[in-house]
Amino acid sequence: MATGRNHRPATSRSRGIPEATVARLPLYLRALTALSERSVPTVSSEELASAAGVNSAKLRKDFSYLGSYGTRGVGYDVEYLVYQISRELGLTQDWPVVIVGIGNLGAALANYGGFASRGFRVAALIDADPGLSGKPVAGIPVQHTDELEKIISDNGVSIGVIATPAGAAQQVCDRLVAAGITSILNFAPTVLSVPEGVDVRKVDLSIELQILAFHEQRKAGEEPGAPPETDTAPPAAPPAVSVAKRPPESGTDGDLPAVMPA
Amino acid sequence: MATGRNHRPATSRSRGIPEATVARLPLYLRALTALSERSVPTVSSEELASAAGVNSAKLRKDFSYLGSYGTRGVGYDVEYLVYQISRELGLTQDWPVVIVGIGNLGAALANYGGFASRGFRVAALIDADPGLSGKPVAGIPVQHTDELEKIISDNGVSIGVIATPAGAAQQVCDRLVAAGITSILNFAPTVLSVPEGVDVRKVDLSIELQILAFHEQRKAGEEPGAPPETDTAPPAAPPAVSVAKRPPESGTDGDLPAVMPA
DNA sequence: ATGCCTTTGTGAACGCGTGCACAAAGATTG
DNA sequence: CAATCTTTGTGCACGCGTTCACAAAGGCAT
Repeated sequence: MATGRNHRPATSRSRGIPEATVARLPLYLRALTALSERSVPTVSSEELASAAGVNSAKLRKDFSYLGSYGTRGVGYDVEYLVYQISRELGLTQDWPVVIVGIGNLGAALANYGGFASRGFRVAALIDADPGLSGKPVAGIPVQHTDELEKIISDNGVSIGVIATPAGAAQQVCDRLVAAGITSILNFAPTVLSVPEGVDVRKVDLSIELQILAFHEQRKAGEEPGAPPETDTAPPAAPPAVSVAKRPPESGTDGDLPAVMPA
Repeated sequence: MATGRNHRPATSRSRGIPEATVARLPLYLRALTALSERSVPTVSSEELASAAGVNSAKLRKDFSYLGSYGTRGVGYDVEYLVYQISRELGLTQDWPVVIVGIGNLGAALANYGGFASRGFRVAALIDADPGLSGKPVAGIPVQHTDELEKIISDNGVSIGVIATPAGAAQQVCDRLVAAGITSILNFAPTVLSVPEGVDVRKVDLSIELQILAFHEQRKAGEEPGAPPETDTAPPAAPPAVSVAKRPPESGTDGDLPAVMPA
C-alpha cells in the first residue's frame, strides 16, 4: 500500500544548518524586519531572542551556523542580518505558488497578505468546480483543475498548497508532483505519499486542537484538588475480546481542511 | 521585553507520555477511525504505522506508553484502541471553543467540519467589528469583543482560537487568559506572551512557506550537476561596517493571519 | 500437547537539540 | 596604549526522541 517517506530521511544537513534552526529563522527574520522598520540599527542576542520568543543561547548558536555575523560587545547589524537570513531561506528570489482547492480556506489563503511580502507570489488558484472557473478570488481568477499541469509548467511553479477535501488530496498531490512541484504545504487532513525528493509540510487544525485538549485534560485533572479521575467510565473491553459499540459517527471526521471547497 | 515562556517548561511528563508521542496520537486516531468505519477488527503495528505515515517501531513504542493494548501475533483491536486514544487525548468529553477574529480565516475555521466530529464545539464567534455583530457565520451569530469575558465564563470555555491581525493578537490573548482560557491556538503571526500554565500552539502559514523555500533552494542548488556553490554574490557588507540599503518594503509582512478580519 | 510462526513490547545504542558557562573579541574610556 | 566592560561564539554535558534488534507472548496447526 504505497507508503512513501516524506520526512527528510537524514538531517537535511546539506551544508550543515540543522532543521530545528531552519524552522526558527523565519521567526528571527520577522522580529528583525520589525526592528528594521523602526530603524533600529543593531540588536543584541538577548533583545532579539526575547522578541522572537526564544532563548538567547539558542539564537546565538543558530546564527553561528550561518557564520559570524555579530560584533562582540555590540550585537548584530539588523539590516545585514535581515539580508543574510533572507538569502539563506531563499527569499531573495521570487517563488510562484499555486493554491489548489478554493473553498473557504483556499480563499482565505489567497487573501493572505503575508504571501506577497516575502518573496511568495500566488501564481494561480485552482479548483475542480467548473462553476468557480473564471471567478476572481482575491483578484485572481480561479482556473479549472484540467489546467493544472499547464499552469505549473508555464509558470515554473515549484511550491503548491493543497486546500482540498481529504479525499481529493492524494490525487491532487500526485498530479502536482508529476507536473514538477517539489514542495507541498498540505492543509488537508491526510497523510500524503510523495516520492523521495519532494518536501511536504502539514498544517492540521484538528491535530493541534487535540494536542491542546490533551494538555487541558491533564491540567484539569491535577491542578485543582480535583477528584482522582472519574474516567468517564471504563466501558470498552480487555485487549482481544469484546468490541466497543460506538457507532462510526458521521463520516465527517475532518474530511475538509477547515473549509469546504464549494 | 515581557518575554514569558510558552513552550511547556518540562516534558509535560505528567504521567509519562512524551510530548512527541502526544503529537502523534491524533494521527493514529484518524487512521484507526478510518479502519473502524470500514469495520476492520484488528490491525498490526506495521499496517497502522504505514497508514499513519510513521515507522512501526515508533508506533509500538508510542502505544507502549499508553499500556499494553495489543495482542502478540495478532495486532491491535481497532475499536478498543480508538477508545483508549480518545480517552487519553481527552476527546471523550466536550470542549467548547471560541474563535476570535472572524475574517476570512476565522470564517473558514468556523465552517470547519472537523470541529464537531471529535469533541470540539464552537461555542462562540467573536469579532471587534460592530458591523459583524449578530451576523451569522456558519450558522452562529458573531458577537462583539465586549462580550468576550462573559461568553467565556458563561460557557466554561477553556480553549480559544486567535485569528485576528497580528497587532491585536497579544491584547486578545491577554483578555482570553484573564477570562480563564488556558489553551490557545494562535493563527496570528506573532509571538504571544502568556503566563505559566497556559498552553499556546502556533500555526503560521508564512513560516511554513519559508521553510519550504529553504529546502527548495537547497534542492535547486545541488541536485543538478550544479557548481560547488556560487553563493549568489557576497553583496552586503562585513559585520559592523556598512549597511545594506534595501528599503523597509511595505509594512505588510504578515500582519494578518492568512485573512483579514473584516 | 508440542512446535512453529507471527507480532508485540522494550532494552540499549545513537544522534539531534538545548542550555550552561566561559573564553575570546571588540568597543569604549581614561 | 592599557584597562575595563559588554556581548558574541562555542565546547561540553545532558536529555529527549528515534531506531534497531530481539526476547517474550500468544495464536494456530498438527
